Amino acid sequence: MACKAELVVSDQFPAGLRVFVVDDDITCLRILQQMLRRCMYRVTTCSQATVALNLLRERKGCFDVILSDVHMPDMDGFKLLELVGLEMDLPVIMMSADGRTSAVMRGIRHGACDYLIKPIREEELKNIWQHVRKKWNENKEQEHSGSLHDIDQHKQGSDDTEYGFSANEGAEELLKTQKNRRDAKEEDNDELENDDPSTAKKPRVVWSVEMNWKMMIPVQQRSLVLCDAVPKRILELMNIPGLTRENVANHLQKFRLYLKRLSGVAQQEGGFPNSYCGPVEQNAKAGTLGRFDIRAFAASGQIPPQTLATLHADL
DNA sequence: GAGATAATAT
DNA sequence: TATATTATCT
Repeated sequence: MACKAELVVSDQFPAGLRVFVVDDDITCLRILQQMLRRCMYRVTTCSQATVALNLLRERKGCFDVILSDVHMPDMDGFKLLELVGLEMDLPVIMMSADGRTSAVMRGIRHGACDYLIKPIREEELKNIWQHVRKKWNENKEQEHSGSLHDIDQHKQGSDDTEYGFSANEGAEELLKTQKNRRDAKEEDNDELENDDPSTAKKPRVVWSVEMNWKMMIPVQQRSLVLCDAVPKRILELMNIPGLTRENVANHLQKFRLYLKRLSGVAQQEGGFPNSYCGPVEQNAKAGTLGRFDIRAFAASGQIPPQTLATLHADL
């Protein structure tokens, strides 16, 4: 019953992205629908979480991304998020008027890939396609019964859909590929001392937004339970194939640098992110990471401008 | 400037 | 010795 996957990524923008929106507020739903349509997305709306869940179960593979409100009468948005995460491989973006960091982190902890604070601007919706991707797990030839993947390496219809997953690994390449589809005139010259095939080249790790989020989760929770937001542990919790402890450590370093910079600019703002905590921190009372945001950090990289520059509603 | 790798520190 | 943190290189 699952419908045929039809997502086709044109060379410019993923028009036609199938977005499933869940919100008990009809007005809100309408507005979102309009905005999403203006973004050229295909929109399906639903005002009841329970119904939404059924619909999703019934039509696996019919949507590319889910946009769900947090507060709903029949079912908590987090519950929906949880179930979706459990049963299907779809990116879920939470929406709420509650922009407190704790609320956002809660969403992320539950597995949301992004968190939009209402009112939501169209610009923010334009970028949700970036959350659409194949799961990180490099499914190595292992066909799991049950759910079938969809948005895959198929380029039906339209022209160039450069979805080449050659050797996978990064998987994050997807985004990159789309962006840098500039001429690939690489013949290259110069001495290319190929190493032996056995020692494959070093795939450069691209820290996607999701990965940043994932890294932040343990970092945040450090204040709650586990007291070891260290590279090794974080790596385990992130559970991303191929990622190494070094990768995490290095990224953590960058993150700290980023925070340092931030603190410098924002003259000891009331609350300051002491959450990433290096070694034993005396004031281990994190929890309130004032107003730093991972999005800005993550966004400072590959992903375009306003991608997730959404959380700035804290003021 | 991001990420890898080498150098130190614990 | 292993892992964390910092410095340097690509």
